Amino acid sequence: MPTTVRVRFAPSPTGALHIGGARTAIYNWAFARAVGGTFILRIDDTDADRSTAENTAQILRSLSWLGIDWDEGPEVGGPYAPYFQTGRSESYRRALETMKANGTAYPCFCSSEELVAKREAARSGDGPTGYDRTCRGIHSATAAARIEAGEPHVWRLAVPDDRGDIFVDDIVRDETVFPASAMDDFVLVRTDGTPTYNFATVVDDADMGITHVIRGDDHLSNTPRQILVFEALGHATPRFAHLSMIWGADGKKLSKRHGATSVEAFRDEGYLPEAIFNYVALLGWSLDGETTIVSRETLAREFSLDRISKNPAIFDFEKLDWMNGVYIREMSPAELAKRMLPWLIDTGLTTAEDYTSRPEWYHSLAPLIAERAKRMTDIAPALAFLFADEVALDPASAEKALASDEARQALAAAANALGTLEMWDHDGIETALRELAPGLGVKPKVVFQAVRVAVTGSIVSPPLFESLALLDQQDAVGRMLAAL
RNA sequence: GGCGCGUUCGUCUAGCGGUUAGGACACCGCCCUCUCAAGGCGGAGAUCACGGGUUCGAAUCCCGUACGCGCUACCA
Repeated sequence: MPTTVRVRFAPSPTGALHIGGARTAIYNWAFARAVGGTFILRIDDTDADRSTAENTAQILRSLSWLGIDWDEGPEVGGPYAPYFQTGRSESYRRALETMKANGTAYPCFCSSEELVAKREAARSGDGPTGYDRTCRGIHSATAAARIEAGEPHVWRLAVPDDRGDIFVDDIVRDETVFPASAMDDFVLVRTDGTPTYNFATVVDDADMGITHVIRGDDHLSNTPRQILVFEALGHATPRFAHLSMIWGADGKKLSKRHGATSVEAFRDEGYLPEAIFNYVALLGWSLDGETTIVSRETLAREFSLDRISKNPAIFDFEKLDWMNGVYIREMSPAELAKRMLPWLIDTGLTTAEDYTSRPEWYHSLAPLIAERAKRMTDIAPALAFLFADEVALDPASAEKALASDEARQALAAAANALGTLEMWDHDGIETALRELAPGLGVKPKVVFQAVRVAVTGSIVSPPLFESLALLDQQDAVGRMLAAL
């Protein structure tokens, strides 16, 4: 590649980072990493009313949580600082001067009411509905006088009369053509002097030397307008890659009704950043059509824009759950123990001090839960019995495994055998319990299930012998006697 | 209304003129097994939105139609 790649993710801080934005960020990041380019984070906060510092902070937090780092942007700085549009007004002012000077921008004095009325009228007919260019005919001296007199005005782009159809070089959709007739003289600078999105984003992309614009599909129709601005500024047009949307199961916009939408909400629901990263990356991109587990490192190495799919995707929470489980199982016991700790603490099962005092015990918890947890939120409930002094028996479980006479005899025998057991470990416990069955005339399973319910409270639990071994012997036997 | 984009198993996708249309999740069955899982094996599931072309041959190329979505703002 002749010039080095520079891409940017430019969220507007009008809300949290949601899953679609996360994917856009991931693709920009991965593309930059894969081709040795530069990834820039820019905050597009031209909408002063809806942008907040808290949203900005949350977006940065979410990106970091996902493992996305940026080469230029907030907190890290860079040669084109500031990376907030509200701090770049001088740049927009200069760009407007350039356009005034070369005749590609002109003042418009039409009121909003007039414009709305015209638009309504135009839309009832057929044909384009763009601005009718009323003010384009005003002589420059007259316009200057009106501005001097303090008349409110906006600045509009003057679409060149001789500009033919506009071709958008889109890597995802191939070349798409927008008829010149559909281009209207849109607003560049508002009455209050602030730039509109279509102006500010182009000025910044030009200033920052952006070579590839990778963003949501909703901007595709804005692209020809932006190309006109690049041209008016005398700047080369970047290449584009427009990503299709991510929808909820009903084909509608992903909303809270479907479950989590913001990255932080997914985190709170027990999803791992590597799982979210992997799942979202594969919603619209594929390595080879076969591989489903793709690490950050792999994506940063293998990502390519030409394998982005064109069609919109429906977010499948079940597949995400599966993938999250894959990542949970992949962790080493020590790693899982460390990462499940906050969840154990939050649910009041333990404290950081207890973990520090006996890390090995916590490490040995990991294998018990790893292959039966889909989300981090599944862990605390499943392990709670290991932390309590006594457990409440689930009635349905007790009915199944403790109600019969043979079950009660089995439990009594088990309590007796385990109470005097000398080797309180997995093998010792298993042997002791298995040996009871023949004498009682029942299957080993009857013994196991009775003990399981008495000790864990439920007929469904982590593996019995490991669980017992992790409990204090007298505590375990006490629970069995209590259940009789 | 105008302009643009999209359409392969329920879902995510592979496919880029000749394949029994492949994989993954979910689903079903069997195996393993101290419960639940995890894992292994197997199964069912796609007339490639529809209709016309082009071609010896089309999911793949072209043109329509339908449906969905986006833009059409002094939102981004």
